[in-house]
Amino acid sequence: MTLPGLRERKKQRTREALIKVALELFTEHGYERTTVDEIVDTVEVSQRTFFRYFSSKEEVAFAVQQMVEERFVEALRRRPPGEGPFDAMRNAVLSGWDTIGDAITEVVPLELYLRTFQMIESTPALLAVHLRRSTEMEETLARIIAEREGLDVDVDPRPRIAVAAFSGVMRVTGQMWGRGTDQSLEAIRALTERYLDHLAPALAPRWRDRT
Amino acid sequence: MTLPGLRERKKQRTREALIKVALELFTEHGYERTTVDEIVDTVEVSQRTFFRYFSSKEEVAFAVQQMVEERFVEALRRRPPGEGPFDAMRNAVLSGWDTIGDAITEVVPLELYLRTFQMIESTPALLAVHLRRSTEMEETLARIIAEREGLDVDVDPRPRIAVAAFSGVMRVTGQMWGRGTDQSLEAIRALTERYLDHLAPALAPRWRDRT
DNA sequence: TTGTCAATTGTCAGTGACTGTCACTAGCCT
DNA sequence: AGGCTAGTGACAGTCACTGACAATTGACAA
Repeated sequence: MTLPGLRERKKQRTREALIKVALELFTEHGYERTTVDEIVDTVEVSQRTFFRYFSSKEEVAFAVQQMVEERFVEALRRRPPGEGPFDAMRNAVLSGWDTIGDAITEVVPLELYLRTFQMIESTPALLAVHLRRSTEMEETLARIIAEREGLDVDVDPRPRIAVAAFSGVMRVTGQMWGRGTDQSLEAIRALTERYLDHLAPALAPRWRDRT
Repeated sequence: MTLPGLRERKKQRTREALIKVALELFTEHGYERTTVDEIVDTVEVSQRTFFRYFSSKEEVAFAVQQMVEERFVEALRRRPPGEGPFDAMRNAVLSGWDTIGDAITEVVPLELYLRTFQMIESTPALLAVHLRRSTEMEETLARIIAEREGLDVDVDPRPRIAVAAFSGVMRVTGQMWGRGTDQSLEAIRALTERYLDHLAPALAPRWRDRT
């Protein structure tokens, strides 16, 4: 296992430069008003090269997000088998928020990532892609849960249902965080905890009995 | 209240022709492989006219879906106030499936609609838009629920959370229906009922105790 | 019935995302 | 050093979509 050659390092630098410049332009001028040409002119590569690294203009907007998601999946895989499905997902998310900051900073400033996330939530075209990506992750999560519980995901619908409900709440969390004023990592962590606690009571037949 | 003039009727016919031809071409050759030019050539209008009726190629794919959703929202509004939030949504959906068939048939054959739905689920670009549209509807639903319960949707997160969980399950239902073999209205109704029944138990701390 | 107005449509020219092709450059490896 | 090949750039083309303006055609009053 030698360190990667010059060629490989060059590729990595080009890729990171494209991501960084793209996110800066997107968050500064807006996604739709930024053209791919502007990005590649700044980085000084051809448009063709951009599309060799990213299959679409949308994809580059999710490059960092992608990393965060992979981390969450790993965290879920590592939860002790004793935990029930819902607790495992909940704890995976909550423990994830604690360490995610450092991992992001290695690629782009944390603040740029947070602004990117808000941009995604507020740009219809990106929001759509974000949601589709989420459902793809749900499939992964459902399979992990099914495996933990020793179930067949194609027979027992409960893993998918639990994951769908869980993800729905997580999505609302992200939405509310984006709309709020406190745009910090701590804020999103607190919201996550609070909203997940509300889920079970929200399904009760009547709400008026207790708050 | 006079009947609409010739001009209005012509517009309606053009619109319906565009929808019908588009859905037929989409389901037959695939969404991506169908160009807007093919659609407008068949209907014999200019491309510019197409984009005056539909803001994008995607939008025409959701024209019928749009109608179905409006119906569901109306059904929810009509649920008796005595029902709890979850029961109201559940019953609105289930009662909706019973009458939706006729409403669809007035625009396109039911079978074409069902095939369109599957095409949406299996075409990434359309699935993304579908999911975004769903979240827009969730906002509407949350407001209705909040109103029914006398809550402020901006203060109490429970309406959004309940709707998010409910919608998550509905989405999985649609997905599973699309993948299955029984592509009938009855099948989707049965799945809906079955999956919603699974939601509350799926959130229980442990699953092994009971099925 | 006819002429005028306004709504609707078509034509045309352009932009921007994305793709296939092919020549060229530059690490890599012997 | 020199051949091999991964990666890049240049170029031409497709397709979704938009603005501007001209042409057409219902609607409606004189």
